[in-house]
Amino acid sequence: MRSGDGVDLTEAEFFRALSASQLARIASQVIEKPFARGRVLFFEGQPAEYLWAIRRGAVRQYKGSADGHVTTLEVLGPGEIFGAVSALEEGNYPASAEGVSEGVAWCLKRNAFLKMLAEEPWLTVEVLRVVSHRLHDARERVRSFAHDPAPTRLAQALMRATRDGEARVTRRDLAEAAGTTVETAIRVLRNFERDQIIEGKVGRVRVLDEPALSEIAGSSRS
Amino acid sequence: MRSGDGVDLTEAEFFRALSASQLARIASQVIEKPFARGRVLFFEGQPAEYLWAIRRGAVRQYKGSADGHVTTLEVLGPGEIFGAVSALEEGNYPASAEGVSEGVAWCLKRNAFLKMLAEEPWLTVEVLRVVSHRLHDARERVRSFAHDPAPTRLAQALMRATRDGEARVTRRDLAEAAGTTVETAIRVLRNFERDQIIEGKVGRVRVLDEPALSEIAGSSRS
DNA sequence: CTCATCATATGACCCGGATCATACCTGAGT
DNA sequence: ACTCAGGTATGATCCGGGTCATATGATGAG
Repeated sequence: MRSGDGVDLTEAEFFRALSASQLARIASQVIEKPFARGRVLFFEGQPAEYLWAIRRGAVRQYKGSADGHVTTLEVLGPGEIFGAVSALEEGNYPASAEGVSEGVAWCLKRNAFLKMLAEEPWLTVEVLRVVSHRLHDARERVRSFAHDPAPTRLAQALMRATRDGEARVTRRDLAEAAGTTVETAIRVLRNFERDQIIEGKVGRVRVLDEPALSEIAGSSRS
Repeated sequence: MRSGDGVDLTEAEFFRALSASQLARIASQVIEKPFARGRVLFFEGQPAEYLWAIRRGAVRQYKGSADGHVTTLEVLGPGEIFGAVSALEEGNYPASAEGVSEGVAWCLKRNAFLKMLAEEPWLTVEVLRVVSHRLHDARERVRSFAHDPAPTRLAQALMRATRDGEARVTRRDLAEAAGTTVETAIRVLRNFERDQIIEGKVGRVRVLDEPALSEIAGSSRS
């Protein structure tokens, strides 16, 4: 909506570690791709062509299952990079990516990215930092998905999606992030609403009682 | 059992990327810690003191939940490193580690590890490679835990644990790796046994029909 | 050899949540 | 204004699998 919403390339993960001269050199090779809500940036299994970074808006990475279920792995916002690992290694995206809102992404050709890393190996530390953090998150989610009940996982997903007390997500978005169904997401959110914890609207959720939500997200409930 | 079971330091992740001179220099700082089955190497939340590598045997990383459930995140074998991310970053282990079998681990002090990385930044690529692979696995497990039924997850856990047609694991081990309960693991494995897919013993499982098991592990079952 | 401990095994029960069906609401496009 | 797709809502039903109880077989320590 408001246009000053995004970040500068110098603030983005990886790029912010570049010196001014390096950045100047690489900036010309970075192209911008606007995307709409729901627009797929790449599909799982496609050869990794770019390193991506988000200038404005949000992108989710997700995986589909054989039975038609979709699971959101992570939702990324301005300044966050993705596709780095695949660009670095095997050459195939391990998950699909699509716009959660409209926005703009930066793309850096795989080769340019690799060349930069070869020239300045310590830049790898920056990438490693990002990947490490994602690994930490993914593991925590494995633990949560292993035993936590749906309300707990939905509370977590809701909290992750909340900015300034409000989350711009549909019940389906939350269901796919929490590994459950739309119907369950709706029912659970209605209960939260009954308990004055949230206020539900179409396409968004307002958090009224953040501590209570946090309590539910923190597992171990009766 | 047989003593030639382990690997050499030059074959271990990270260390194998070192030059002969670097290895010689660091080898004196690497200490060996034998461990028994079930012996905890470190607990979640403790300050990360070492970079670990496995010389012989197997180690699992796991997380506990408030409700007492334990979830195995990954099982590592000879040559594989762990604790690297925590040694590199925050300074706290994000998960606990314990011996799955008896064995021997190498430990390199955090500072020595960081010093080596600072001297030879491209070594970070080696670490990044490892972490990337773990991230890929963790995400796939998030997807699986989100929707796959218990038999599918148990088949996956069983296949991961199998070496040469046999897995040296208890039903509890499999349950914790698959995010289910011991009772369910037992029942499901009994069904596999009824279907001539496996042969169950105490503390180990022999795989008779690997294709059938693979089929079940591949999600989408009726 | 004996005992304590853990692994395996099985039945009974129940509940969370998936599935299926249906309906209303809301916003965007023609 | 009308239509239509997607979001929200709710009930009915069913079942996978968690929980509890109990029993026996294997194993290692003393």
